[in-house]
Amino acid sequence: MTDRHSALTSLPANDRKGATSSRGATREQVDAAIRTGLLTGRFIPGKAVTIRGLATDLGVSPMPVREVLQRLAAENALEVKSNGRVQVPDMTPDRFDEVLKARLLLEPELAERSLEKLSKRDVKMLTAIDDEIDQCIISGDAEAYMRLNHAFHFHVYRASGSKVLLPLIDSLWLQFAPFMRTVYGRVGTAILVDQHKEAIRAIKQRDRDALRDAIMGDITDGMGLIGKEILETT
Amino acid sequence: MTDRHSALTSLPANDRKGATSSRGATREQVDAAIRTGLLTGRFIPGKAVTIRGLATDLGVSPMPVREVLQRLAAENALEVKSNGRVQVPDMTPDRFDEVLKARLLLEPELAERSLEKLSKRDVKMLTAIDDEIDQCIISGDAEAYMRLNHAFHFHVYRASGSKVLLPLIDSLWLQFAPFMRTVYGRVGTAILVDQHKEAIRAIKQRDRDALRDAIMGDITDGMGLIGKEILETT
DNA sequence: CGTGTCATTTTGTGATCACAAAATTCACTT
DNA sequence: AAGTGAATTTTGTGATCACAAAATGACACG
Repeated sequence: MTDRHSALTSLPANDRKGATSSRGATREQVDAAIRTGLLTGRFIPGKAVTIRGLATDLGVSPMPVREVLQRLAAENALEVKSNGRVQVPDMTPDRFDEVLKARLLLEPELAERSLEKLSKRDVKMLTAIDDEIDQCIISGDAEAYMRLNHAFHFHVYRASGSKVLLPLIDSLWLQFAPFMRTVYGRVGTAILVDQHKEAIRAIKQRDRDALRDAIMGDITDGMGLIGKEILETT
Repeated sequence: MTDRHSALTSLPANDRKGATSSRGATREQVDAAIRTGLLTGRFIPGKAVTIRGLATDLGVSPMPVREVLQRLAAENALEVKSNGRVQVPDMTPDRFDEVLKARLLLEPELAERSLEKLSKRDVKMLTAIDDEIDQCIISGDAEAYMRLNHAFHFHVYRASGSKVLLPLIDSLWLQFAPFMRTVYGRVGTAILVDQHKEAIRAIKQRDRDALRDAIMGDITDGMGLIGKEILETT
């Protein structure tokens, strides 16, 4: 068996001709692979992550993995323990509370900044994503749900062209995503509710306050209700 | 001549016995060295930073420097260009605006969270730091001013025990510090004003709103007034 | 004197190695 | 059979190497 411990599809294999072989291409691919792995919940909190393991999983040398792990550790998406071991951080009530607070402070602000930049084409795109999300909730596909929910929010946020707030929010998502995945694993996706439709309407009407409210509502719907009690009953 | 391009004191030389030789000790030292270098403005925005250069400056192999540079790039303290070259990002009006906004959102919040944890001993420490700051303003020592101003704010923030908001704020400081250094280089430190004394008073009186106001005032005093016009007149 | 071209040097990247610390396995004792 | 010790494997770290891309400098030509 060549498969190691867990889930990460091998890299595009660097197969035939070129692809985009520029400076640091391998590192970028490794970064993207691990990052989406974290955002879709394919890494379990508390579980150790080894450099050589990921390297062989992805079919590359340990070198780019080392650098990517450092990057993700700097974003608090991973935790380097004193022994040098790297793992997905465990969620604690305090951490959860802070992430929730930070999201509520930053995301509405960035959404508002995106508002003027969002075109009709973006609205169409967001509607399409939201439709897919609804299907995922019905079908119970947690991983696809997480991927699409991320796509929805960041399609809005990216429109702002932000170089400061966006990376901060990026860091936050990387921190809570693995935990949320375990939540969905327990309670299922049926209970999920969001305010994406309210957000889309607010964007259409160019209503800043309505957009802020929708984003804040969406965050509290997604995190505020569920997470707390899970953490407390563990 | 062994000295390379610029300012970074060689590492404690790994001199006599041990110090704290644990896992990743070298990397931590390199990280601390570059980080404080950025926070005190010893790196000039736009100036390229080379791995081998820093490595020889610090007397270590390129290896730990590579990892640290990736970490700092992940925090947006450094910028990796498409050629792979690493440099201190240039400040732009947009970036400046975003950093200011983010600081105003996050720092008062974390200060408030720190309030209950701050003891009389902390107040004494903060007062001592603020006294030193006043001297720096008079003597015009910009580098010491930046170091102490950072020490003041983060002594407050660290008391909160935050694991989420604190790293975000850390990232923000790393982003604007190198630029502010160039500002002080132009206009001097005489014009500097802060609201540290108001903050200390608020801490003493356990006044949450007053502390928020002091922190916000301090931020706008330090950044809001100066930075904008500098950027626009360039 | 400016400009484009070519050779040289520098730089980042990925890979591999050697080593020590840590974790794991396993045999042995009680 | 359970606990304990040593032996073995795994892992992170720092260093070095080879290579290609990029930057730098020299130099010839207009």
